[in-house]
Amino acid sequence: MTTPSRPRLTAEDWLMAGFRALARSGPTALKAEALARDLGTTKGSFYWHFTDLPDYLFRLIRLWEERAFDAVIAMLDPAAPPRARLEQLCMLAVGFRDPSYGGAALEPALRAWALASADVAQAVARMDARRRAYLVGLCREARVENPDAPEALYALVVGLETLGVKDAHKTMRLVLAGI
Amino acid sequence: MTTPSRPRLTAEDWLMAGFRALARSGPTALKAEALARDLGTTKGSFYWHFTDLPDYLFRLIRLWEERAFDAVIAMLDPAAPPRARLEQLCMLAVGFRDPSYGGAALEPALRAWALASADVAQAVARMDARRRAYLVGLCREARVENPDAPEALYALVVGLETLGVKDAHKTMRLVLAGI
DNA sequence: AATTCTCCATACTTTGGCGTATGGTTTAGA
DNA sequence: TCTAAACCATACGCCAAAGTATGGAGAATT
Repeated sequence: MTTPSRPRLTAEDWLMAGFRALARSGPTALKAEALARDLGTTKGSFYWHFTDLPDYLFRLIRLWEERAFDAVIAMLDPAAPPRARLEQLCMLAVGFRDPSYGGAALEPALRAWALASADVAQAVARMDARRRAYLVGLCREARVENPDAPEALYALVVGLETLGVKDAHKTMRLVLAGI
Repeated sequence: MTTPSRPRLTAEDWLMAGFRALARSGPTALKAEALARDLGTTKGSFYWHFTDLPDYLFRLIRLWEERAFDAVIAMLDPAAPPRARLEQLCMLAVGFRDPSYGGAALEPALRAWALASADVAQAVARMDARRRAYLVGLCREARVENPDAPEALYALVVGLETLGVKDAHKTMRLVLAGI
């Protein structure tokens, strides 16, 4: 399923499988044996790479926290004017989905997970704060005067991905035109 | 904790406790013994009112599906002009939270639960369809021309409640002004 | 007052998934 | 080739929570 000829796995393979499972079936799918079935192996490998399940989950959150922000920001054109960069960011946020991370359903699943785990809740809160701060700065640069605009844009993105809207670009454009 | 002198419980008491637990701790909190502790009783009562856990969960979803739509619509002023009714609905949607149902966190928890249960996913999808249909009709009546406006409003509401934004009215107003 | 029905408590069995122990197999290096 | 390390498979003990069986306490009916 993963690599036909070489079933040797690394810790990152397990973590990526975790993201996929999370996106597909929610946090209840983050179990050692279920993930092992997905990867075509057994628990033995899991407990080799990770001391226990909390360790695995912790590293899963940390990996998301390290990458989910920069991965999108890095795709922005730094030469573009602020307003263009703002619109570009919004479009990316509702469109960009690295399938290896589980696609569009990952973040809703993460927020779902946050309901049951304080650690995850804090990680999500940190990520929200980072993104909001960046959005506020970008809106200021782009001379978007209304102080509620960043919150509106962010909430819209979160809502669109929570609902799993297919062509969210059009919806995004409508709101962008209004602020 | 619930009723000091008369600890006799009804099925609805159990269901309401389920909504509260769902909103507070997510779908993983929907366990017979945990709910029993919340209500100051034991599993014996649970398995008297419900045949098993799937039965309980099914009735929980059904109760939500029966009430979550009408409860909001009933608060609208039927005499108000369409545009006013539209704005009223949006404000209600981000503000109205019946605490007996678990407050603002219930719907995010339900969507979280939908990731793990096909039944819940279908119920949420039906609810989304109903609401969207109503929104589309209301937008048409209110002469809101842009066909993406209903989707934008709905996604914004979902995003605001997913993020748990405190004073979402201001954000809502900003977007309403732009469409 | 006696009986029946409704509702709850307790003890038990069962199951799923975690974590451990231990041995086997592959790979890298000397 | 031999050895050691890295990696995985299997079998087991353990615990939390589901579901069951059975009895008991109150309320309602006669």
